[in-house]
Amino acid sequence: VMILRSRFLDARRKRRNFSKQATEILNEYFYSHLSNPYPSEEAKEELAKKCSITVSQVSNWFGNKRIRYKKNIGKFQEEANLYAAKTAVTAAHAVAAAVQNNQTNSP
Amino acid sequence: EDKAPACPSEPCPSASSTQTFDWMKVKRNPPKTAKVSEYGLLGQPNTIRTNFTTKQLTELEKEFHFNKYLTRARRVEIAATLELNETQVKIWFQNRRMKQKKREKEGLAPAAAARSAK
DNA sequence: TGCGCCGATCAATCATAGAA
DNA sequence: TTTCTATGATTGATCGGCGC
Repeated sequence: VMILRSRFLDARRKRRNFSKQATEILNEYFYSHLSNPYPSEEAKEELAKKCSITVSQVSNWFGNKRIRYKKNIGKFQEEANLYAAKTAVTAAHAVAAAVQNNQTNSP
Repeated sequence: EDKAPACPSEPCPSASSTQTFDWMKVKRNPPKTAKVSEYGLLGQPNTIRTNFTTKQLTELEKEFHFNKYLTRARRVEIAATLELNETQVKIWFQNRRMKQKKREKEGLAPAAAARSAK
């Protein structure tokens, strides 16, 4: 099955991991909003700026994070506890900042 | 916005410190790209992602550069030529347009950022 | 009531970076 | 160096909402 998987040497070849600080910021947001880790467009732009990455990369990160998290919650338990404690203090800030981003939540 | 206590549908059976929220339970229905035949009875239809061939992608790409939007007639024609469902062709164009928009956005942002950063 | 589109997201997979 | 795992990106397809 040689298959033409070659796929034009996708751009994803030369992948770069995000900086430790960036990952730290993204994880803090993710775990401090674990009940609904879906940042608004505005929040994504803010995160992108803070992390020095693009909005698309922020979207990709949350997309991957959500899927992988729910795929194996246990594997992220330790990480979850770590950030839960770390962000507990800043939780108030996050909520306050999120207030301006009224999302749509209907069962 | 997300700290409402009454939102979670369930308390979570055995979580050491975090609970299971609704977004963690979300499940997408399998693709309807199924072709009932081929498998007669069971044998899972096409519950998997279709892998377009290079030829199909090349043709779709060529058509896209000609027209960003498809007419019903053109869609039928292309679907037949490439042996794809009309829906698959429709979806491909839809995704392709979004990809295009994304590229334009990503393509201008750096320029603006570089300009302001200078 | 139905269809196509948009924007966001899912989910599976690709290919690489990094740990072991 | 080789093997296995973590992770960013890609993409066919789904979901909810909107307009016609």
